Amino acid sequence: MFAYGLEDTRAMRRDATRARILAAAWDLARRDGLAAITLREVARRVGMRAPSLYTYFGSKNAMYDAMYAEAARHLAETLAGRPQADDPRETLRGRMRLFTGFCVADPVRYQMVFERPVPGFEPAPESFQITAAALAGTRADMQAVGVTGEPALDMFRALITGLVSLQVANDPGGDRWIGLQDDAFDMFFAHHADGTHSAAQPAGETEGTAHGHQQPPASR
Amino acid sequence: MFAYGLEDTRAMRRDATRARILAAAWDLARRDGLAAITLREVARRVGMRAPSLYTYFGSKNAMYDAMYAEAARHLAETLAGRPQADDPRETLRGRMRLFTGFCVADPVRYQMVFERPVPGFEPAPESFQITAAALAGTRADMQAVGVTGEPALDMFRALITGLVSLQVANDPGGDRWIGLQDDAFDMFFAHHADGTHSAAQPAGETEGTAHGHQQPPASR
DNA sequence: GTCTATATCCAGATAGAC
DNA sequence: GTCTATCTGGATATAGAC
Repeated sequence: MFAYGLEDTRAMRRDATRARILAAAWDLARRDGLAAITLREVARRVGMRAPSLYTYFGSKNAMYDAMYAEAARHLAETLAGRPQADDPRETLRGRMRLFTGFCVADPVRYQMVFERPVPGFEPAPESFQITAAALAGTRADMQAVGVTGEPALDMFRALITGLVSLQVANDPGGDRWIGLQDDAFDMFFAHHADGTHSAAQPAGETEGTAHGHQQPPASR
Repeated sequence: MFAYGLEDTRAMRRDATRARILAAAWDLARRDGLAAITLREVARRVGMRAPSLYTYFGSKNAMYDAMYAEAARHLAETLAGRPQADDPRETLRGRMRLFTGFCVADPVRYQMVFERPVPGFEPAPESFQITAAALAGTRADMQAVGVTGEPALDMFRALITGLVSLQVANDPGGDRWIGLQDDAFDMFFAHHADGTHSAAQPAGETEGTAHGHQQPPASR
């Protein structure tokens, strides 16, 4: 790309090592949980000692941040692959499937993006933005279907969240809850069709209680 | 109760101190999270030093166990207060309200009962049984309404779980999601009325995938 | 029962040789 | 860039004086 080929190679090697370290960290997190990661063990898995990691990450939290950014990027890429169907409702259904697929494919990654699994660690705002932007599309898709109002969106989010969290917690690797997603989707739209229902509650009012929280949560 | 009044008094004092310690632990957990509790800080809050706690609890995990048992007992007492309405559907609605009320009233207590918030700690089976028994009633209530089949129950659980978890995570102290519970309830029964829907999926088959997990989860 | 003192362990992070 | 050695700090848990 640039004139300095050698430095390019060095940067690439450095990035490759960073990626190896992150991969080891994810492996360890999948085994012991995100909070249980130790730098010593991560280092051991890439054939280093702990202090060497500080060449690649300024602190343990910086490593968590890189992991978060990686997971958020995965989510964005996943949702970008959404199939644009003719029927807007099927488009939304496709988004739902991609989302639930992302969540159950790697519960630890899901946890990293949507929960606060590491006490004392909060993702940097930049990485956080990736998630928010990737998920803003859901609102647009729902409006395209004719379902408006924050309560309806909140209900939809609750339904999907419940299916995913019970799936991951109680039947990891199975499909006990995730297999209900299409049924849940139909149930939701039978109730919210044509905006007949969402008009019952004025959106503005409940929206007022929705903001101004103590901390930016991992919204979906 | 017994003839030994003095020993009774001693036992009562001991229980009172245990209760003081647990109360301090809950306070601390509400501030810093369950996993972040340290014996030093708990002891400090009851005017002791850390080693003195070992007089009352054999280990830190024993203290967690006592906290879990306390929370499970609270849940059982809460659900026992369920109002028995004439309409079985309203009975179930009452149970739902009591359950969600329990969850949002004290998110940390909710977390203790339904998640695994402390790495390395699992509640003793005896305490675990309290929770399971208290929640078995939901299935009975649903059958009384005429909704049968595990998928329908799973769907109901997902709906309630989603509302509660988004409420606790994104709007603690508010009612953004919990205020939708009656609407969710109606939506669910519009879709599952008269068993017309639950018959579509044979209950036995999906039930087969529901058991035999790697660890007893905190089912709801 | 409560204390001080301490054993034991393990974490994240830094200094400086090579 | 990687290492050894170490600092600093905190945790659970135990021993034994009072």
